[in-house]
Amino acid sequence: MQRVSLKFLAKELSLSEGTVSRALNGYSDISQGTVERVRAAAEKYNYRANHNARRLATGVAETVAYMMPPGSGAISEPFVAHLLEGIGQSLATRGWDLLMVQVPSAEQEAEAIRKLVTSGKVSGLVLSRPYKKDARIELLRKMNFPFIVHGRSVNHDDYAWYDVDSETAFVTAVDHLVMLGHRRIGFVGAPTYYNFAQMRLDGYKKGLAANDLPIDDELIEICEMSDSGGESAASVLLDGDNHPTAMLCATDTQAFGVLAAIRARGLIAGKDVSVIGYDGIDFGKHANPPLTTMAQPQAHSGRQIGDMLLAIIDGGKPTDYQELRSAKLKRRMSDGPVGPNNLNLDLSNGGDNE
Amino acid sequence: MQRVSLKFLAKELSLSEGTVSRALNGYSDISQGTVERVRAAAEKYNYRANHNARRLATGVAETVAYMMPPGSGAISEPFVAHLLEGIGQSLATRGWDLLMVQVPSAEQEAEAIRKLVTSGKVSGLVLSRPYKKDARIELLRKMNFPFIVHGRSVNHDDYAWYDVDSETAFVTAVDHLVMLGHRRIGFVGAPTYYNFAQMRLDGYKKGLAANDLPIDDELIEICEMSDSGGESAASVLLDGDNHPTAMLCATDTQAFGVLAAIRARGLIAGKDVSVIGYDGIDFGKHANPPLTTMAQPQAHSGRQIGDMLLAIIDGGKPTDYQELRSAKLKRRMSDGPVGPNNLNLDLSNGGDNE
DNA sequence: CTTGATTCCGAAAGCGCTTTCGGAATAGCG
DNA sequence: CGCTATTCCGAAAGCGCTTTCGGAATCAAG
Repeated sequence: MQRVSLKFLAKELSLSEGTVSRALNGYSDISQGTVERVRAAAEKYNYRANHNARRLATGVAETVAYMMPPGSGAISEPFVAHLLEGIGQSLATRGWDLLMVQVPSAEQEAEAIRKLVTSGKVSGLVLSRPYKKDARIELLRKMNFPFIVHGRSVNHDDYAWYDVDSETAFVTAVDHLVMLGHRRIGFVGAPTYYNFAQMRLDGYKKGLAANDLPIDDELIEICEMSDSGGESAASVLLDGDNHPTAMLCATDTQAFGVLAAIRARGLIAGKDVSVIGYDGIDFGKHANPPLTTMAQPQAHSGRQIGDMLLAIIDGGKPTDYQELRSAKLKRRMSDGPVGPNNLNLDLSNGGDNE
Repeated sequence: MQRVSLKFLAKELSLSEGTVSRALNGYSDISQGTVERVRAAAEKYNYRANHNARRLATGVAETVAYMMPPGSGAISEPFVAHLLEGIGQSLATRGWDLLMVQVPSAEQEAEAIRKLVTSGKVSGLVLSRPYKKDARIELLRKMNFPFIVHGRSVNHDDYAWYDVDSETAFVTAVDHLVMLGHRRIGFVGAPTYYNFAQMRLDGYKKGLAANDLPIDDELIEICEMSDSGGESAASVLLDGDNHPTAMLCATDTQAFGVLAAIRARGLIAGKDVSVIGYDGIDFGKHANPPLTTMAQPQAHSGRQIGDMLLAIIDGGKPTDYQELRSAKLKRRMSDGPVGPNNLNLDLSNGGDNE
C-alpha cells in the first residue's frame, strides 16, 4: 500500500523529485516532453500524491468541513442530506474533501471551531442553522477564517451566508390563509434562539398585522422541531378555548405532527383545519393529507453554498457572497377555505384514536 | 492563524521540540514535572498540533471515509443520515474525522477507492449497499485495506460487514400476510444487482414456498428505489388481470409510492389491499395510512459500524466482525385481513384522481 | 568511591511533498 | 563567433510533527 512515492517516480525516470512534482502540477518551466514522460509514468505506476504531505507542504488543506447542527438526530433532517450532497459536488470539482464535524452540545461549538481552525485540517467551514447571536460566527470572523453560513444570525452584514427569506414566506402564507377566509391562524414555532425560528415567527406576526388581524399569544406555540413536538403543540392549540381554523408550522416535520393531532381529533386537515408547513420536503406529498408547504428552492443550495465558500477561500470578500432566495407556496391538500364546519368549531365530540 | 507550533512552545519552555511532543503524547520518558509544564503552556497558548504534519509523520490518517452510494439523491435516504451520525460518534471517541466521499457513477467507484487508499488520507472505509458481486470489496480486500460494509455481497465470508437479515424479514412478512388470509401477494422490488434487493426477493419467494404458494412472475415488479418507482410498479400490479391482495415492498420509500397508487384507485390500503414496507423509517407513521413495515434496528447501527471498523484498523481480524441483526414487523395501518372487498377485486370502478 | 542502572532530555533523521534559487545547456542576435 | 536571453532541470530548504538513539545526570548498590 502506498508504494509509489515521488521519490520512486523520480528514480524511475532519472529525474529529481522537484522536477517530477512540478511536471505533475503543471509548472511552466518543464519541457513538454518530460511532462508527458512523467505523466505516463505516474499513470503506469498509479501514483497518487500523499495528501497529508502535500497539504503540509502547501499549507492548504483542500478540505472543507460541514458542522452539523448539534442535538441528536439533527443530521437526519432532510435538508442536511441535500446540503451535504451539493457541497460535496461543488468540492469535487477541485478534488477537495468534505469533512463532517459533529459537536455533542451547543456549548462545545466554539471550542470545536477553534480546534478545527488551528488544526490546519480544513480551509473553510460551513455552518447551519445559526442562533440569533452566534458565538461561532463571531469567533470565525475574529479569526478571519473562511466560512459561510446556511442561514443568518440577527447581525449578518459582515459575513457570507445563503438563506431563504422565511420571514416573507410566512407573510405569504398568512396572506394565503386570509384569502381563504381564515382569521384565527395559529402558529407552531421552533425555539427562538434559532434565528430562523424568530424570523418565521416575525413573518407570521407581520402577516397578521398586514391583514389587520390581532396577535393572540394563545395562538402561538413554541415546541421542539420534531413531529411529536408539533403534535403536542397542535394539541394545546386545538384543545384550547380559542381554537384556530388554520395553523402555520415552522417546519414540515412539525407539520406532520400537527396533521397527526388533527386526525386524532377526528378532524380533517384542509377541510376542518388548514395546515401549512415550511421546507417543502418531498415526503410531504405522502402525508395525510398531502402537506401544503412553503417550499425552499433547495435544488442546488448545497452546490451554491459550496461554490460560494470556495470563492471566499480563493480570496473573495465574504460580504460579496450573501444570497437570499425565496420560498414558494406549494399547495397540496392540507389547506382550504374556511367552511361552516370550522367557523364554530366544536371539538367536544372529537374522537380520540391512537 | 495557526501561530503556535511545536517549535514555538519548545522555545518558550526552553525544551526541544521532541521533548514537548513526547510530553504531549504521553511518553513515559518525560518527568512528571515537565509534562505538566508543557501541558500548561499548551493550554495557555492554545496549541493544537497540525494534523497534516502529525499524520504525515505517523503515517496514520486518523480519518475514516464513508462512501456514499452513487446515484443522485442517494444521500437523502434516511438510513444514510443515521449511519453517518453514528459513525461520527464512534470516531469522535478518538478524535478521528469522518470524510464523505461521493462518486458520480458506479463505474468510477473502483478508481475512487484506489485513489482514496493510496492518497493516505484515510485509515479506513465504510461502504454501503453492496452489489451482488462488488468490485469495490474485492479491490479493498486485495489491497488489504481496513474496511467494513453496511450490507453484504453474495460472497461475504472474508470481510467485515454489518447487515440486517432482510431475507428472513421477508419470509416473516409473507407469513404475516398469509396469516391474514392473503394468497396473492405482490412484490415491489429494487434492482437486483444490489444484493440486498436480491435477498429480499429471495425471502419473498422463500416465504411463498414455505406457505405452499406459487411463485407468479406477474406478481413481481422491479423498479427503482423511489416513491415514484413504487407508484408505477404498483400501478402495473394493480391494473393487471391478476391483482394481488397484498404487496411487499423492498423499501419504505417505494411503499409510499405504492400507497399513493392504491389511493389513486380509490382503494384503501390496509383494507382493500395490504402493504408492507421495509426499513422502518420514522416518517412511515405519517403516511396515509401509516405504513406497516419491517423495521431495521437502526438505533445504533452507525455507532456499531464505526466501532467495528476502528477495531479492524487496530489490527482486528475482519472476519471477526460480521454482525447480522434482524428486522421486526412494525404493524401500523397498511396491512389487514383479506376482506370480501378484495377477494374478488374489481377495479373497473376505481377513481382516478391525481 | 566505583560501577551499573535509571531517569530524563536533546539531537537529528525522517514522513512525502512543494517551491525557490541558481546553474547548465540551448537558443537567439548582432 | 561571442554575448545575452531562454529553457529546463537539480539541489536543497523547508512544512510541523514524531520517534529513535544516545548521552548526561542522577541514583542505588557493592
